[in-house]
Amino acid sequence: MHANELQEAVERLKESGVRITPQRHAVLEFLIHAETHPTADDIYKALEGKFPNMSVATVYNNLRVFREIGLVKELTYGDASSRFDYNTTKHYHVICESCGKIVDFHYPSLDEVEALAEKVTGFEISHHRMEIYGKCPDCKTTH
Amino acid sequence: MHANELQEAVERLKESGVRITPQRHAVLEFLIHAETHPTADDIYKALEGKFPNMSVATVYNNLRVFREIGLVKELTYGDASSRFDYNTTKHYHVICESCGKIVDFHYPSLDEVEALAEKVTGFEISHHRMEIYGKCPDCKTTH
DNA sequence: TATTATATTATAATCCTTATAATCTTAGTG
DNA sequence: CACTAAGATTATAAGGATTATAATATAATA
Repeated sequence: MHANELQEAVERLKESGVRITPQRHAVLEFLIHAETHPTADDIYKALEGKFPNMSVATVYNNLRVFREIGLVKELTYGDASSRFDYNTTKHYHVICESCGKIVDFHYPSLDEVEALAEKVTGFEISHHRMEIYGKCPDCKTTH
Repeated sequence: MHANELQEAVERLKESGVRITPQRHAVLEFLIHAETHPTADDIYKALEGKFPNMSVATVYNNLRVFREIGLVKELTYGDASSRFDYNTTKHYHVICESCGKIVDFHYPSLDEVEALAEKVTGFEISHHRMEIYGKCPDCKTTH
C-alpha cells in the first residue's frame, strides 16, 4: 500500500538533489509505515537492529531534510521531544491526556479561520495547526 | 485594569493552599501585565532587577504551580523554549514565521470541531489548541 | 513569637538537539 | 568501471532548556 508513497517520496528527494543512502531510506520507510507519531529516538531505536552503527545525529539530520522538503511535519506538544509525522492528507490530531495516544482526525481545513485572521491581523497566512485534547475510550472506562 | 485580575489570581492561589511569596507574586504580576508571551527566561531577566538573588528554578517552579491550577497556559511552538500565557479570555494566536511575533486572535471557539471529533473518535474531548502561521505586516514589506 | 510545612536558592544533573571534525559513500563523469 | 567531489554518516562534544537535590529561609497559622 505504502510502496507508491515511498517511491514518490524518494523521487522528491532525488529532485531536490538529496542523496539516497540506506539510513535515509530506512528512516523514510519507517515514517511512512508508522502507525504512530514517533520521536527521533523512537526511530533511532527501531532501526538500530538494521543499522547498529547509525548515529542519533543521522536520524535528526534526515528528519530535518525531510521537513525542509515538506515530506514530514514536526509536531511539538507539551512533552520534551518532538514527534514526526509523514505528510499525507490534511488531518488534525486528537490526543489522549491520560495515555498520550494520538489519533488522526480528518476535517475540512479551516480556511475560514485563516481568512478571518488574515483580515483582522494583516498577516499573510500560510497555514495553521490544531490539536484536540481529551480522554480516549480506553482511559474513559478504566476509571 | 489588571488590579482585579491579579487580586483574583492571588485568591485562587490561596484557596489552593499555595503560599504568596514576593517572588511568586512578582512572576504572576508580570504575566498578567505582559503584552507578550514570555519564556521562563524572559520572566527571569525581567525580574532580576527586583530580585537579584532569584533562581531560575523559582521561575519554573512557579510557572508549574500556575499551570497546574489553571492560571497559566504553556505554549510549545517549534522553538526551543516554552512560552507562558496568562489565561484570560479564549483566543488563538497568529505567529509570524519571519520574526516570531505573536498576536492574539479572537474567534468563536470551535465547538463544532470538538463535537465531531468526539463522535468520530470516541474520545471525551476537553479542549483544543490552534495556532495560525504567516508573515506579519512588517515582515511582508521588508520582504 | 514559635512552629512546621512549604518555598527559595544554588548547583548539579538530565534530556533533547545541534555542532564539529574525521571518515566514508553516493552519484555522476570520463 | 574507476575516479572524483560534494554530500552523508559517525562519534563525540557542546549547547540550551528544564528538572532534581539538599540546604537554607520564610509564610501562614496557632
